[in-house]
Parts: sequence; structure tokens; C-alpha cells
Amino acid sequence: MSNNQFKRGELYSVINGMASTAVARRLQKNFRLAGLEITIEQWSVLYHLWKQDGMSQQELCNRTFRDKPSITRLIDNLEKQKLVKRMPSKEDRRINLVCLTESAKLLQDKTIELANQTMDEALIGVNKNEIEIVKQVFQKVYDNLL
Amino acid sequence: MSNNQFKRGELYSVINGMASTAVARRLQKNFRLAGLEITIEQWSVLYHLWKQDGMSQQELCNRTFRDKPSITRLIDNLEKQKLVKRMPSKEDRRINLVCLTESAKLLQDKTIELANQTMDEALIGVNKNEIEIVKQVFQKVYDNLL
DNA sequence: TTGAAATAGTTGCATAACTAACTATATGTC
DNA sequence: GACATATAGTTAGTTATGCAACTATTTCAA
Repeated sequence: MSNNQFKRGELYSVINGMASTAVARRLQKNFRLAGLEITIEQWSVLYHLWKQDGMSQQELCNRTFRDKPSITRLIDNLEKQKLVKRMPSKEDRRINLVCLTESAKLLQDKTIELANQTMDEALIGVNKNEIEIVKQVFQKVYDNLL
Repeated sequence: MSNNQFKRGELYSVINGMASTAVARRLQKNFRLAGLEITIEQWSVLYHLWKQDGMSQQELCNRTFRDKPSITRLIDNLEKQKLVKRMPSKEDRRINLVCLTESAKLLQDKTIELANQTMDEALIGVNKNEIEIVKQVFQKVYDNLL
């Protein structure tokens, strides 16, 4: 596979999300190989719910950096697969609290294990200091743009 | 906007493509503000054609890190907008050569200028050494996964 | 307290992504 | 030369993304 674009100075690869795509695609493949039928997008939503169950959809937008329609549809699909349930909030009737089902809770350990393995595989030959710099740069990019 | 996920050690933000998404979205917005109606995905295809016109679709797959159906449809849409044209190859009748139209050539300077501005904006406070490390890490991630 | 503005969520439309299955052409081996 | 295999491209089906426009509820201010 050619990596012409990647060698350029402009870092347009960031714009095209290519490194991210490669890692995400590999994780998706690893999910499939393990017989798990969730997408990485769905996983990224579940990931935040495992940390804190019962978030509002808006809160999920903030955490996953997606817009509201994207979250609406991701939750639609997660509901179809019976992995989450929308519960109306008692304090504010505009809000849906998104709650994990038991089957979603069962997915947590397995998928995070796979995600960690995938990241390890992706980051072979990259040292901790470099990872730290990448994280800092990504953080600055956010702060600059959002 | 929350950046919880981003502060974590696991670098899952790479999987979710969040830094890339932010930059790409901003460039898309800058295209729109400038009255340009192309998507960043289309732009990334044009970008390679500006460097070398008349590539095959397969070659575009390699350069843009997309699969064949994705390129097929991107070219479909670019053809609708009269920015490229498929030309049958004389040497190999399986191959389509993707050729720029005059209006596509006119887009080059303007859009690359906007892309450079967007990258500059995204990378405020990031020094050259850090950029170099990010590029190296991305390259290693590719080599590890592809 | 009433009416404007803000916030939470949904829906419609267009574009784009991946997989799997397909057609057509080219290559390489017996 | 013929048949298996590889390569280039397309199509179908599902999921996801962005924007704009919409409803419902809450908040805030005159």
C-alpha cells in the first residue's frame, strides 16, 4: 500500500483521518473475529456508559464529540440490539437518560481487552514519550478548533 | 465541550478519530464559508489528482486509504459535479483513468490555501518537533496495521 | 405571568464508510 | 489454447456523519 500522502509535510493525513481509520478498522475487525456484532461507533458510546451509566444524550454528544442526530441514531441502533434503553428523566422531561442493559454490561471486559490489544498492536515501536506528545498535540488541536 | 475521553491514558481518541474529525470538520466549514461545495473526502481525491492527473481508481484507493466501493462512489459524485471524468485506459480495458476537468484545476490553489490555513489554525502552539513526532507515530501505526 | 430565548431530542436529506457478492478483463500455468 | 487465479471496477445492503429544520420543554426577563 502506498503511503505517498503520508510522507508529505502538510500533515493532511490528519484531515483525512487516516491513522484513526486504520486503528478503528482493525478494532472493528477484531470485534468481528471475536464474534461481537457491534460497530466501533457503538462501542465508543458504550465505553462512556460503562464509565457512567444513565447519561443524557447531550452528555454523550459532548463525550463522544458527535452531534445530536448522530447520537440519536446510534442510540436507536443500540436500542434495537437491546444494549441500551432510553429512560425519561424525572427532573427534566426534555431529557432521555441512556441506560445500559445487562447484555451491554457483559460486553465491557471483553471489548476493552480487545481495544487495548489493538492499541498495543498499533503502537509497536512507539515509546511512551511519543504517545504522550501525540496526546498533547491532539489536545491542543481540540483546544484550537472547538 | 467536555474532553473527558481525551484525558484518558488509552488514547482511544485515536480509534474514534476525534482529532481528525475536528480538523476535517473545520476545513469543511472553511470550504463552505468560501462558497466551495466540495466535501473534504472529494477534496482528498482531487488533491492526489492535482499531483498526478489520470490515475486509475485502484491507485486512488491506495493513495487515499479508501476501499474500492468508496472510491467508486466518490468518483461518481465528482463526475456529477463535473470535476473529474472517467477515461477508459487503452492498455488495460479493466482500468478507468480518472482525469481532472478544467473547473477542478481551478479549485486547486484556493482549496490548498484553505487547507494550509486550517492546519495552521489547528496547530497553534504545536512546535515543529512535535509535528514531526506525530507524523512518525502515524507512520508507525500504519506500518503496524496495514 | 407571559412571551422570548435556550436546550434536548428527532427527522429528512445528502454524502460517505465497510462488507460481500458480482462482472469483466488480464495473467499465468499446464 | 484452456482453465484457474488475480485484478479493476460496480452494486446492494447496513451503518454512520453533517446540516437544516422541526417539536417539546425549560429558563429567564420584562
